[in-house]
This record gives sequence, C-alpha cells and structure tokens, in this order.
Amino acid sequence: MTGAGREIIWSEMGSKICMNAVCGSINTHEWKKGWPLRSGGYAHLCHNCGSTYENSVFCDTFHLEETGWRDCSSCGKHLHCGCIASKSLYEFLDYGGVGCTSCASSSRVCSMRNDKTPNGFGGSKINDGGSKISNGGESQSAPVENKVAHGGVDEGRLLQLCKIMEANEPNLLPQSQRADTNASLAQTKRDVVMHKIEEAGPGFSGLTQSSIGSLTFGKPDNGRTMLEVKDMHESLAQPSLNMTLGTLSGSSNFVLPFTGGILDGREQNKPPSPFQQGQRSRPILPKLLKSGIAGGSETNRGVFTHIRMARPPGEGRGKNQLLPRYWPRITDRELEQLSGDLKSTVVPLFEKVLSASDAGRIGRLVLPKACAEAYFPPISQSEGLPLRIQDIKGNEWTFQFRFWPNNNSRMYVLEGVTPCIQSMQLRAGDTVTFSRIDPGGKLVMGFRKASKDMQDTETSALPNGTPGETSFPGVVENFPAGSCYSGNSQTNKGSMDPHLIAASENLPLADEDIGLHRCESNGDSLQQSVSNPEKKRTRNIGTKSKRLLMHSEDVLELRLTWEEAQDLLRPPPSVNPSIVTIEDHEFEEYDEPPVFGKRTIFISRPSGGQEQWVQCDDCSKWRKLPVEVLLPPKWTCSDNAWDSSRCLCAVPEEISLKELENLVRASKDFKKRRTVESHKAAQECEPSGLDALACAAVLGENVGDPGESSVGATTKHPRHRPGCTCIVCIQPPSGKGKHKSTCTCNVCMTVKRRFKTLMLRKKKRQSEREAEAALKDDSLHKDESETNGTSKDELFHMHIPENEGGQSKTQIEVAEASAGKIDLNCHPNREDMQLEVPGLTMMSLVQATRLPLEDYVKQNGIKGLMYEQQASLGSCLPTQDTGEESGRHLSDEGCHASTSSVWERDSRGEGNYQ
DNA sequence: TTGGTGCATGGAC
DNA sequence: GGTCCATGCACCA
Repeated sequence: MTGAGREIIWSEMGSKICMNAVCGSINTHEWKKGWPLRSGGYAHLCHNCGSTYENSVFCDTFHLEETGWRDCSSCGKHLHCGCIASKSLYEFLDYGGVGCTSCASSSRVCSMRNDKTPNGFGGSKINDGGSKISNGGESQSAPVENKVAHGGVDEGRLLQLCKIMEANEPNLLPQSQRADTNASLAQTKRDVVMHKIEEAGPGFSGLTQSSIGSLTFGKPDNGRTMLEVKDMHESLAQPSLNMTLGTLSGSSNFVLPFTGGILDGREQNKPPSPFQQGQRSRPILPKLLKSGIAGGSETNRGVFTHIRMARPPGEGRGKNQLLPRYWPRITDRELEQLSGDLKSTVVPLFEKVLSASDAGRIGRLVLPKACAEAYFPPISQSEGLPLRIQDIKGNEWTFQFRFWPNNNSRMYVLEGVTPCIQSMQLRAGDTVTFSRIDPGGKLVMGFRKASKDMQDTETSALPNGTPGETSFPGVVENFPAGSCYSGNSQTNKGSMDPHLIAASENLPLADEDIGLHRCESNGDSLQQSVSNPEKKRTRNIGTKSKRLLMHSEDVLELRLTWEEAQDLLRPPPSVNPSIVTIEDHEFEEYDEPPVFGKRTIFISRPSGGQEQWVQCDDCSKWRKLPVEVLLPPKWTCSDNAWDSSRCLCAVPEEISLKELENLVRASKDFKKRRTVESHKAAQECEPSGLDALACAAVLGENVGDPGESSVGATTKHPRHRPGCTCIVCIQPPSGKGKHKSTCTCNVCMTVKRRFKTLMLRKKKRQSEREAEAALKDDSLHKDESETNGTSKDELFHMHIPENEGGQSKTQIEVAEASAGKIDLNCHPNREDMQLEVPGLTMMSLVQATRLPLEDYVKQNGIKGLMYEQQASLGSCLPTQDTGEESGRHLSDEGCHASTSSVWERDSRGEGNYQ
C-alpha cells in the first residue's frame, strides 16, 4: 500500500525488536520499508507501530539527518523528521523548537507542514496490528485523535508492558533487580516501562490510557511473530487495534519531565543531539512542568501524577550508563509541586538503597561508580575531597568523597555518613536520594524509608485506600529542604520550610490516607530508631547480594511473630481429632493440616482491661470482640455475633481510628517490651555456647542435646560462621552420640586440656587465698561469713529457680555451676575473670565446690555420664588428687566468664589454655 | 580493647 | 572474563 506518495513495502531486515515502548513488537525478518533517506536507501519501519528501525525512542540527530524531513512553516525548507514526534518532543518544546536551518525561525513541530511526514507518526492510524499503515501525514496538523478513554495506566497494563519490556530488553532490568523482591522488581519494571512511555512522549499520547490495552504476542497469518495491541478496557473492547498515535497539536501537547536518558549502549556512539548540546545545566524540571503538565492533557496527568517512577537523570558525565536501579524515583505530583514553587530547581541525580554496610557503623556509603563519576566532582587522589551535602532537614554535612583502587577500577565511597544516616533514622533497605539544587549546584540528600514503601504497597491494597488512587507506592520521599521536594513525611515536617509543609499538607497524597498499618509501622520504626539508635547487633538474612539488616529486636519480634502465628493455627474445620498419648502427653492428631485463623489485635486499656479487635474483611472497620474468641480465616461484620449493634458494615466503628491507633501503638510497645524481656529471660536461662559444650562433652548427651544448646549459644558468639574452628563450632552435630572417655577428638582434647588448666589454676588461687586469709583475720572472718553465713544468696546474683525443693543453697550453687555455667574459655592468666560477676567471690566458689560432685550428680540424676567422664578426665590428669579435685571444683570462676571478648579470643585461636 | 582505615575478596551480573 | 560492589578483615592508632 502507499502512503504520502511513498510505497510501503516489506523489507528484509532480520529479526529485530521494535524499541518502541508501547509496541515492542518482534519484527521477524521483515520490516516495512519506509521513506527514502537522503543518504540513500529507505527507512525501515516496524510492521506494527510504524516506528523506524531504531525507533522513535532512540531517535536523535542521526535520524533527523537520515530519515524523513519536514518543511519549515516559515520558509518551507525541509527541517526534520517525524522522529521528534516521540522522544524529542519535549526537548523541542523545552527549547522552543528547533531553528530552521534555512530561516532560523523557531519551528515547533505543530506548525510544520507535513508533506514528508514519515509513516507511523503524526497521527498515523494503524489497524490490525500494524499490517496496514495509513497516510500518516494527512493528520499531521489535526488535533490528537485519541479514541480511547482517559484514565490512568493501570497496574495490569503496565505489568503487561513490563513483560514485554523484559522480553524485549532483558538488559534493562539488571539481574540484581530481578532477584530482588517481587515488589521491587515490579516497581523497577514499571519504572522502566513508564520511562519508556514517557520517553516516547506524545507519540504515545493516545496510548497512555487504556489504549495501551493488552499487548500480546501472536502469530498472524504471515507467520511473523508480532504484537497485537488490543484495548483491555471492557467498555472499549474492540477486536482490533484501536490506536491512534498522537499528533502534535500546539499547546495541547503534554510534556513530560526529564530528557530521556539513553539506556542502550548503541546510543553512545552517535553524534550528540543538537537539542542536548550546550544544554547540560539547564533547569529541567520546572520549565518542563510549566510547559507540560500544567497545560497538558488530563489524560496524562492522570497517568503519571501519582506514580513513583524511576527516571534516568537528565545530565551528568556518563549518565547513559546509569543502571535503572539508580534512577531517581519521583512522582509527578512532586514534580507538579515543583512547578508551583520555582524558587529553586531540584535536579534528581540518583538514589541508592542502603546496604547493611552503608547503614552500619562503619560510616561509609558505597557510591555506585557510575553515579559518583557522573555527578560528584572528579577526584584523582584516593583521599578525595570533602563534599558538602545538605540533608532534608537543612543540616549541612561534610562527607569525604573518596575512592580506593579496586581491581583496576575504583570504589567510591562517602565517608562519615553515620551521623547523617542516624539523623535521618535510616536503616539498611532505606533509600537515599541525591539531588542537586540549581542554581548553586548544592548537593542535597533525601531519603525514602523502605518500610514506608512496603506500607504504601500494602496500603494500596487496603479497602479503605483512597478510591482512584494509583496502586503504585505512594509518595513518601523526603526531599531536601529548601526545594520543592518537601516530601510528606510527618516525621520531617518539623524542620521543613513552612510553606513547603503547607504545600505538602495540601496534597491529597496516598500516604496521607494511611491506614492503621502504616501508622503503626511508621511509629514503630521511629520508635525503634529512637530507642535503639546504635550499637545494635545485626544479622543478615537472605543471600549476600540481598542482605537485609535485621536488628536484634526485629529478630526477636520475628520469633515472637512466629509464636503468634502458631497461635493463629486453627484445627481444620469439621474434623475431629484423634487423641494420641505419648509419654503422658496428649496430642491431637488431625488428618488435615491446620488453617490460619484471622489475625486480631489485642490492646490493653489504660484501665487494665484487654480487648480484642478484628478488622472486617469487607469494610475494613475494626470491631471489638471478646478476648477469648478465636476467629476463622475470614471474618466480616456480619459474623459479629457478640455485638448485634455492629454486625453490619454500615455501622460506624466503635472508636475512632486515631484512638485505635493509639491503643495499637501502646499495645505494640507492650509487645516490644515483652519481647525484650523474654529475650533477656532467654539469655539468662540459655547456657552459653561453651557451657553447652561443657555439658555435652563432660556430661554427655543425656544432659541435653548439645546441638540444641549450641543453637542458642551460637547467637552469642560474634564470629561463628561456616568454617569457624572454635570449640563451639567444631563440636559434632546434634545426635551424633556422646563422646567416649577415650575420645581424642578435638573437642574432647580441648575440654580435657582446658579442664586441667582450670583445675590447676583453681588450686593455685585457692592456696593463695588461704594464705591471704591466714594473714588477715578480718578478711578471713568476712570470707567465712560469706561462705557459711546467710549472705551467700547475696553473693550469688544468679538466677536461681525459686522452687528448688530441698536442695541446699550450696547444692543450688553447684547445680548452677555444673549444669551449664562452666566457661572453659576462661583465661588462666587473667586475674579479672573471677570478678566479672558482682558478688561472686573465690571463697564462695571454693565452698561450693567442696560438695562432692558425686553427690550433686546423684541429686541431679546424671551420675552415669559423669562417672564416665570423670574416668576420662582422671586418665589425663596428673594425680588422683587433682582428678578428684577437678571433679569437685567444676564451679570455678569460669562459670560466668563467657564474655564476648573471651569468645573472640577463642575463635581466633589466640587463647592460651595449655 | 576498640574503632578506624585501607584494601582484599568473592558473589552477582 | 571483566566489572561492580557489599562485605570481610588485617593492621594500626
């Protein structure tokens, strides 16, 4: 067929994917032959959308020179091609169009004559998957024909685009991103797609709505793999493509912010676009927004306003190489806000998700190399230079921007970020954003809480979310003070410019409509940060590349949550269990697995009463229930048999959401306190790792499963890891059987060796003490009173179970000492070891150890093993006396010497226990 | 003993 | 196989 005097024929081009963001067709072998090029040959067009081979997204000067031309509306000379209809549109508008090469008049696209308009642009109407292309030029000056209803790009459509994008441009989504959480990946995909759409500009003005529709791969009759574009909108469902490519029509053109970053390496070798030359420092956002969104179509406002999408930064050295994961994610609403306050121009540069290292105490934030080289001052010396960066609160920080050589490359870091990170209460997983304020070039640092992101996603799924709001994460970014990126975080409003606060408060943002989850979690996060600003033990979960920092309390909370989750287990419905008795314990056996009941929250009233609240699955209202009620997985107001006045969703909630939030927060605090307390209690009860080992090695497995003991203990060892050769780590796995008396394994030999040293040391110290006591009567009396008198309890500040039956105090002490308080890591040469427990004196220990071990063993029912171990020990000790002594003096000062420092030394093998 | 520094290492891409 | 980068870790003050 023909179009605008040009014959459209098929041309063998090889299998190429149309890079058109919306199209993405795989043009197998055949491309449409387009208009003749000045350099000879023909342009090649996607058989689906009509884009040029290199497509509209990536077209630039190269195409302007090589492909079709248009006539200047003033002088009639040829100007430029239709490629500008897509990517470069906003650049044209931004710069007032392109000067005609002949008459120098500014030639906006809309005013150009269209006699050479290439197909696929300027209102080309493509039907049936692009198998036919009509005359694109004829509608050039016509207003945008948009046959599709307005509205936002919905999630489903975007996801489809994501899939296409992923299939077509696998390199766009880095593996690290793919391996990330689904939410993150989805967001990244959306970012890329949205950027693509955005890049495509008005060329897709008719596509940004439901016209994006379903994009499915198919095989038409000609056998070509191609993409069909169908409207997903039910009310607009049509059997064939209904897509009208946007026509540039004067002021109605919408403009999207940011010049498109180039994703593809092939762009890099092309001559620079005339629209970019000399324009690096232009203030991008406000100008674009002014000319764009403010006067743009509602369609596209609706599309982009709420969406947090990553956009490649508009400038910087080597910007083209920036991975999408570093693209700053900004919502158009924030940009819109920018357009209303042009006192300063914020140029988002890049962002980075904080790793555990970044957020850790080391105070170094690893910068993506490309970002550092693109946006930070060039440095030649490893020492780098100090960099002043302002945070969102207006505080100015000075970081050392430096690098160190790394594999013939460089690793860039910002040093000294800890105070800033703490100031912003950031943790691993949160995101820091780097922007620049123009004029002045001041670097500013914003942040985005990871938890908030998740909450946003979560909130979007809440029934009481704002209707019509995008399902994308809401706006939670905290932008630099003094700029328009004021953000919406309540947390930071206090330090923000008042007018910015007002502005942000006026924004009906998604996260203003936060549900209970968010308030709860946010407050929680804040509370955690405040109460535990530092010195937290961290634990990594997941793979190395996806390390997530978990604070110890979080881990505890996770455990607690799991315990709570078990509470939620409900027997399978309508199934009677069979009762099985095992060792006097009755178990209910079910054929079917249990189901999870509905989660409820328990809150404690200040008056002391407890309440159970549950959220209706239909209306999301919270209803109060009796505390003892267990709910099925699904629960709605109609199931509220306990309060007939509130058994309808229409009935308002009993208390305000705010009040409920407060109660929940209080309940959360209580839960946290309980968590910490239970953790402390667990710490007190759990034997240390070496204690467990001592029990295992000395007493044998009957005392308890050493493997089990070591599990709890391992968490106390700072350097346990695979390959660790410390005494705890080298012990045999649980269930491998006890060590025989003749065992010469590493563990047993170490235990024996240390035990011997321990006893020798004890004997020596005992004699010293006794000599001292003989010299000093006063101290002797005191010691005697401690030993024999009633102050023993005070000396032993240990956790002693209150109900110890008829055991004497001494027995209890020995029990404590023997049953798991032996720390064989104690250093024989360290005088301070015995003093680590307040009130614990040598004499008290000595007194305690005078009880024959056999008696203790008998009383505790572990005699057999002890005898066996004793025999083993006796064989390696020099004298029977010593051996006997060793049996009696198990409770040495090492009982409580398991400090982390000792562990450390042990794990490094630096301890001298010989 | 602790914390900072400079570099090395290894996994992921 | 090269590059990036998160983290480890030896060394030092």
